[in-house]
Amino acid sequence: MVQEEMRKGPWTEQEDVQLVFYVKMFGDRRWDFLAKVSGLKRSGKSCRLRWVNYLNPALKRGKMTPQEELLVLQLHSKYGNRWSKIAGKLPGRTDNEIKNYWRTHVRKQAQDEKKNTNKASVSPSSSNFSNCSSSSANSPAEDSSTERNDCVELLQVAGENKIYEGDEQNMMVYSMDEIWKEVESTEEIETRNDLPVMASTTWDYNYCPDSLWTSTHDHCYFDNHQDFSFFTG
DNA sequence: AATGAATGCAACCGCAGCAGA
DNA sequence: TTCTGCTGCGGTTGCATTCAT
Repeated sequence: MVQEEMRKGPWTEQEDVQLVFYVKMFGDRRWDFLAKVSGLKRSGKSCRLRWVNYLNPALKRGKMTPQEELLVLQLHSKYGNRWSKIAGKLPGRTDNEIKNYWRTHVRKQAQDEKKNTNKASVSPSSSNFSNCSSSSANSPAEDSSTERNDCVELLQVAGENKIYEGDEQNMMVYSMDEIWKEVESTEEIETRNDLPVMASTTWDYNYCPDSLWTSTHDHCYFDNHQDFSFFTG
């Protein structure tokens, strides 16, 4: 049998239109089937990826908001590199997007940190902030039953880019800079010890109840508000 | 204005888990 | 129970754009 040559690389607008049409017709399952019936010279895998990461109308476009950034931080400390899990808590964001975001920003942060370290030989990481992470023995993948047992309150004031932690007497406030430094320092530890990223138990996730969020991987798409006319011009 | 570096993002690859035959 | 195909996930790569010099 002659295997039909599969297309690779960037998708054309025409391919997008075609894929959207067939997903609308058959749903976003059975990607191999979809790839075949659509006539696209793409693998089912490729079609799925294109849909999930780009064409899905439920997706949010544009920069991450500070709230989202904070949430990613918190969730990463909880789940580690479980991007799909994290994406599930961020409606309209894909695992790929979050993964890219994380890599970019952690890398940037690491570079900034390096610069700072070169300037000042004294490490700033002796803050009480790093205490809480280094004292944590939980891995990000630790089961959630223990995750919520910490007797700390974790609140986020919208738009303020700070985490408020602790009880009324011992309230601590962390800026995003501190958070990033913490992330960076934990990553260094990970690199050195070949251990998973230590979850800061105090970064528990509890200001956004799960019920408020719907997974981007849930089977829901094409609500009536979607308008694809721009595809067809 | 040119060009090299840095950054952001889309897409691919390989693997694991799951479901159905 | 085993096999096979499909789906989803995480890691990685490569290209396009933006920025700095």
